[in-house]
Amino acid sequence: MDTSDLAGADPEARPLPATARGRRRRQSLLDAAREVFARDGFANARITDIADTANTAHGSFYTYFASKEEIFVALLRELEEELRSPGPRDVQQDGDGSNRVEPYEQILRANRAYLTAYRKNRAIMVAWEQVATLDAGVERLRREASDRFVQRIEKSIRHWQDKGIADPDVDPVYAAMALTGMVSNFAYRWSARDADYEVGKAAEQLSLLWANSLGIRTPRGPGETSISRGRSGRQD
Amino acid sequence: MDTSDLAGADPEARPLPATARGRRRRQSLLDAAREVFARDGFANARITDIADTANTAHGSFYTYFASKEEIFVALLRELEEELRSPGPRDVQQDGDGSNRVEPYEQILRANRAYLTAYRKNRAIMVAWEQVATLDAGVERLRREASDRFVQRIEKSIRHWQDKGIADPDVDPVYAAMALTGMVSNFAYRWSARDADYEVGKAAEQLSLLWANSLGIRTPRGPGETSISRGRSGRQD
Amino acid sequence: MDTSDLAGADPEARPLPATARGRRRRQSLLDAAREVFARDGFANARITDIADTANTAHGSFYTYFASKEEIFVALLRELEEELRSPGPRDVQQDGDGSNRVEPYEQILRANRAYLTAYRKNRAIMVAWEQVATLDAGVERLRREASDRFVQRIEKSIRHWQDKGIADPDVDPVYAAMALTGMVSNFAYRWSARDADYEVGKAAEQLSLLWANSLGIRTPRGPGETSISRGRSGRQD
Amino acid sequence: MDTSDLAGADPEARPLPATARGRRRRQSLLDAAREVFARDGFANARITDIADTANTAHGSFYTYFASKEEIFVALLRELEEELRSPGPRDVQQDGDGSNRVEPYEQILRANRAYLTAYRKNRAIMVAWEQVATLDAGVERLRREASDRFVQRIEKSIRHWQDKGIADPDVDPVYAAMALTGMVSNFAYRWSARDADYEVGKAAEQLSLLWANSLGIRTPRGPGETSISRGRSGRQD
DNA sequence: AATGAATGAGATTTCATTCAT
DNA sequence: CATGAATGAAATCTCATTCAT
Repeated sequence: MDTSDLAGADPEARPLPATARGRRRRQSLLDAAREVFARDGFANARITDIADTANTAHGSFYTYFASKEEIFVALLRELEEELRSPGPRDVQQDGDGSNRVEPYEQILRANRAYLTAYRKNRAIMVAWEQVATLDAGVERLRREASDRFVQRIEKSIRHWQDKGIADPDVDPVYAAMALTGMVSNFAYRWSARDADYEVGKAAEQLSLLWANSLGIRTPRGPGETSISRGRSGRQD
Repeated sequence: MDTSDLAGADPEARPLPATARGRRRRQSLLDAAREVFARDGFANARITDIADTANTAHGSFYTYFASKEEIFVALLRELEEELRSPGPRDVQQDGDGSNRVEPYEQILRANRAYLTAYRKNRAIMVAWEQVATLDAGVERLRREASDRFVQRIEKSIRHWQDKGIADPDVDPVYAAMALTGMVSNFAYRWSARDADYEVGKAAEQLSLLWANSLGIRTPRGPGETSISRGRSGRQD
Repeated sequence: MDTSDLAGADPEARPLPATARGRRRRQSLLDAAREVFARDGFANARITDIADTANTAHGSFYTYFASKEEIFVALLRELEEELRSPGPRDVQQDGDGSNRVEPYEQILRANRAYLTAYRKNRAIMVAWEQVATLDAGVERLRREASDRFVQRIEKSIRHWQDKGIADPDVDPVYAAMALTGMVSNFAYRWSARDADYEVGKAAEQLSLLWANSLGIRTPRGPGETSISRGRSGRQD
Repeated sequence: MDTSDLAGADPEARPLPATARGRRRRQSLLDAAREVFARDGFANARITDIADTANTAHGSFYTYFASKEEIFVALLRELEEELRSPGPRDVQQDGDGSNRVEPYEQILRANRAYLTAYRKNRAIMVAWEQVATLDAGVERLRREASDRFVQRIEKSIRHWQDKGIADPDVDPVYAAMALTGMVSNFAYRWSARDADYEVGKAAEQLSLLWANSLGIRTPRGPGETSISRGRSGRQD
């Protein structure tokens, strides 16, 4: 079986079941799949287990999904909302400065949201990475999700550069990919090891690195002692 | 088959073959494995193919390796030199300032070396990621390699902070993981897409981000206009 | 699985097993297949049964054959000698009349040989008809075998017409197909029903019809009373 | 599933649906079955496809037919009129010679009718051959149809022999089977290959062979040059 | 009746690993 | 040791038929 590109074929081509019972059954298979994939990973998940977990004859699986890949993609689509990389979508156009969200604040929120979402679905996210190495369709899905995110960040960086609050030496394309990768890889590695996962601290540190790397001002108390300023000779 | 921890068992336990012929055959299997893993990925590689590629009977494979995982690990060990995360190993303790390498320069060299090495072995590196999700031993190997690297970076950061040339607000542990992850993820994603891979530019940009994020001075022409300095109102 | 054209792909591409043991095993699988196909027909034959009959692990089947179709084709090739439609291959060029075989005699021999061979392998022959409706490759095999035979007959008919001993109104192409079909269909239908199969009588009658249809002289005792001559009023 | 004798069980046992709607639905299933069997052959036809083609729920199929075999048999019965082997049913008892149809003419008409009917339903006819090898009931149906035909021909041959216009050496039983087989096999093989199908010429040639084989006079112009006569040196 | 979902027996196929020669 | 055949545990997938709604 060549499963290298099933995921991309006709996304959403398969119509939902006609009856409520069918839709319920489909849903229970999806729920079961989420559980099994999270527990066993994609490669070790067996269709039989998914069907069993859904209390379904294993033939019924094929009423709704053609393959393990297909249900996995369906699962990812179901997760789309959560998975949709939560970029700084709340960037506000400043006109008056009153209501304006500081860039650092935007970054922090986005990173915190991302880490939180990743953490919540960590098992599936890890499986996603895994499947992306096996199935071209899933890889494409991942790349597309990633690209959308990267482009949003890229646009933000340009915006900040135009406003003179980000280092103009930074190439927005490279930076967007590097910084989003920094966060997602961090999330991945922290998930992989069962290390303590202190979202707040992680989000803060990642955001600090992110902001610093772009030369964006980070909040520090008055009389701040940041090297980045300190080293620049200044000092009040 | 439970392959979850074969790789780690008895690292290096198996002695090299006694005869020259045996060593040659073992080597040809390793070469074949490198080719097959690179072409097919780990999951799709078949021992049959490796043996065939090495012009060896299938049964002979087991004379030298106990499993697909074992030969993969052997392959990784073989690659150790190249794979050894090329961190700033040439960090020099400065005493006199004459011979001293600037931190940014160290970072740049390390990143360029890493990207180059990754690129050269990209297929195996991707397979490594893949296997790490399947086999605990390989995962451990990866984590250990990664940890060694991370610790080296962590130490460097502390060193720079102690010398007052890096932002003290940055947590070295988080930063080391985030920044190494940034680079390796960047390398991974650029490998995944067949995009042009301009190592020089990538290394520069990554190093710029890296240095900025730590508040380390980056080389710019005199009268430099960098926001990061500009914004600090300064200047020497 | 689309099995519609496996048989034709690379005839004889698969090399024979390297060892004597392997060749023995392959042969025992072929023998088992012959038995199973004969007993159950192609559609109902299971690979498991073939392997069991050959006292082999059922996975071993796949060491030698990729599918049920492939072993069937191998079986047909093995039967080629017997199956090779035994046309009037012993047609002798007459020079002196002494040694010459009468056309009717040639026809009779050929038909008797064909009926005998068909009867001996009747179960496989019936399976062949069956598979030919399912698999394009087998159908091609059958058509080719048939065509070779038809062409030989066609040539004979032309030869007889040229010598003035066969009805010139008969179209050799149509006649060759019709008459070979008459014999093979007769054989098939007699095999299908478990009717008594008196080869001698059948061969005689078929040959009589065959010869008559071409206007070829058939042997009858002196003072013969055959209508066919009688009606013609004659005779020398 | 043992399908070996479903077809023959209770022929016509199942009454037609009581309501007009039911009869319509049954008919649409039959039409769909004809299409699907013709396209996919019996073995590859799926009940699902038949139901889909008839725009019917799968479950409804079983309201009207118990199995694939049953609908196939029903289809054959529906075709009975066309399929009814179009023998020389218009054989006329000659008393006066006025209205009489020449034997050759009868044969020609029958063959032309048969070839035409076969051609029109060739796909189903081929499927019939296929199913006959799989299902005893269908095989019986086929044999019965065939037998009826053969017996009619046998009777004709005896009749002609009695009247002295057919070769008495020919055994009517063998000849009837051989000659009907000749025609049906010819039809089958011409259908299998997509060769040009010139019904007129084929019917003529088959009839010529048929008549010749029985020693029946074929129409030729006066001063005819046919070998069959020519060679007899004759004539009255 | 009609619908379409549910069922599960059954067949194929893969391939890592073992073993006889 | 080399060889390549043997093994069989798994896993997937099909689809005729049954059943709940």
